[in-house]
Amino acid sequence: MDGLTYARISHIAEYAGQEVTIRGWLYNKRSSGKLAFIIIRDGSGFIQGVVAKNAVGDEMFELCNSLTQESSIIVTGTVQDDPRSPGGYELQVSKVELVYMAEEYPISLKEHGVDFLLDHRHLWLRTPRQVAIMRIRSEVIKAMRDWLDDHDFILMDTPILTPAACEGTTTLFETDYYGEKAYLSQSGQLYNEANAMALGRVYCFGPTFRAEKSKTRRHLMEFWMLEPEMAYCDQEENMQIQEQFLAYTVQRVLEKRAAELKTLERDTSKLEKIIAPFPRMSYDDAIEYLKSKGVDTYWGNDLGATDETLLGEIHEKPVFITNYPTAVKAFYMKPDPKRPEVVLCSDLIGPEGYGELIGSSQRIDDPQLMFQRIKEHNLPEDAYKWYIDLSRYGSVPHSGFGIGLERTISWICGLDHLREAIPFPRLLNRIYP
RNA sequence: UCCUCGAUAGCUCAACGGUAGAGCACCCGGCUGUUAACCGGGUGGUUGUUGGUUCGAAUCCAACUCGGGGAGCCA
Repeated sequence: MDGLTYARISHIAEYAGQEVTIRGWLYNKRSSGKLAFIIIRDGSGFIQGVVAKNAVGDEMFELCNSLTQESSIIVTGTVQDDPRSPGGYELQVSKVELVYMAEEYPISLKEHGVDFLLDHRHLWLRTPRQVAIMRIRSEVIKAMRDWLDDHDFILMDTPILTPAACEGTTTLFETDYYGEKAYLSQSGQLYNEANAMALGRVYCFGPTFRAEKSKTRRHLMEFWMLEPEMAYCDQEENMQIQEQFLAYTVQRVLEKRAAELKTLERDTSKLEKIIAPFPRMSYDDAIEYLKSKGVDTYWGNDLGATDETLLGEIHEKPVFITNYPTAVKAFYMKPDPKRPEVVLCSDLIGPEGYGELIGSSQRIDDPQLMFQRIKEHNLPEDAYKWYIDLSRYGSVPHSGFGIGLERTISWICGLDHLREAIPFPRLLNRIYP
């Protein structure tokens, strides 16, 4: 290719002193009469190109001055280390080739409002902050999957189109399935239990859908959830797996995405403390603690968002809140044999006000009780026949958990809203772009 | 569904009953080390919609539309 060496900006240090060609876009430019600074981005990073008029000639210098924000350009130059440059390197430009002159770009480099940015999410994604978040998102997913794959879990995805609700029909997106009603999955868990009985340790990872009218920084209508499920596993082992798994994920991001965390100005000292084991607190103690803090609550009341924030502030690590009242939890959770009014479950509450990151429980393994619970919850028996079968044919103690990807990313990145943690957030009454 | 805040130039905001303005973006000019560069000039508005109060409404009132934050519920 014309003897040119194409370089990715993320690997620019490997080309110090050499002439390379970068293919990207103009992020920003500054210029004086005879010297222009063009900041080039190529998706992998940002680098400043220095264009001297007497080095490139009048015509090319004029081109640089006329470039609009986000114009696509191919830039050739010599890589030089320079302490004045944020990335440590800059490019002494010898040639700039215009691929396409961009129209006036809507997103200037000044501040913008949320509504405007969300309407331009397709362009907002190009900015350094969003790029950093997306790179961390990718690393979080890879770290989570690596940990599970290294611990004998098998990826076994569950359907998105489902005939009935996992936990009730009030918050489901309904769609038409050849004349029958179908629903977008709100959890892969029940199918995951079938998978676990087949493969032992499994996980599913995919989008889930909740048609809740929730309009808060902690909610998306479409979010990604990773749900491991383990046969022959009780709730104690379940929690140990969660803390190992999550601590590994956080430490992996600290190790591999330090530059991105710096871009986000994340206080990484808080993340460095996220190592197993995590503190635990029973629901009973949580209620007493909340009362002592002046919260108007009582035993049997579910924990609300402000309750979770208070509980999450006690420790610097995520905290397990264990053994909630049976009445406030899902039908499939196994009651504590010594104390049936509570279930063998835990919610993992993140620190710094990030709320519930993980919901988990040991599942009912007794077919009689399962049948009874389904009737109590007025769930359609026909639709759940296959699920009841799981406890009829070789039932075993089994447990699992679901972790919200965007909430985890939000916490690791220190975001103040989930909408930045996913490329195209689906929010209440907002499905564009 | 409820509570609460908001809507003025392409963007971020000011003007709070009396001539709609600034910064940025954009256009023109200047500048050889800029870091959201800077300096000078210029273009740019039916103040979300409808109605009301008033001599006069961006400003006060009502309804509606759209959006932000939160509650409930959840990950």
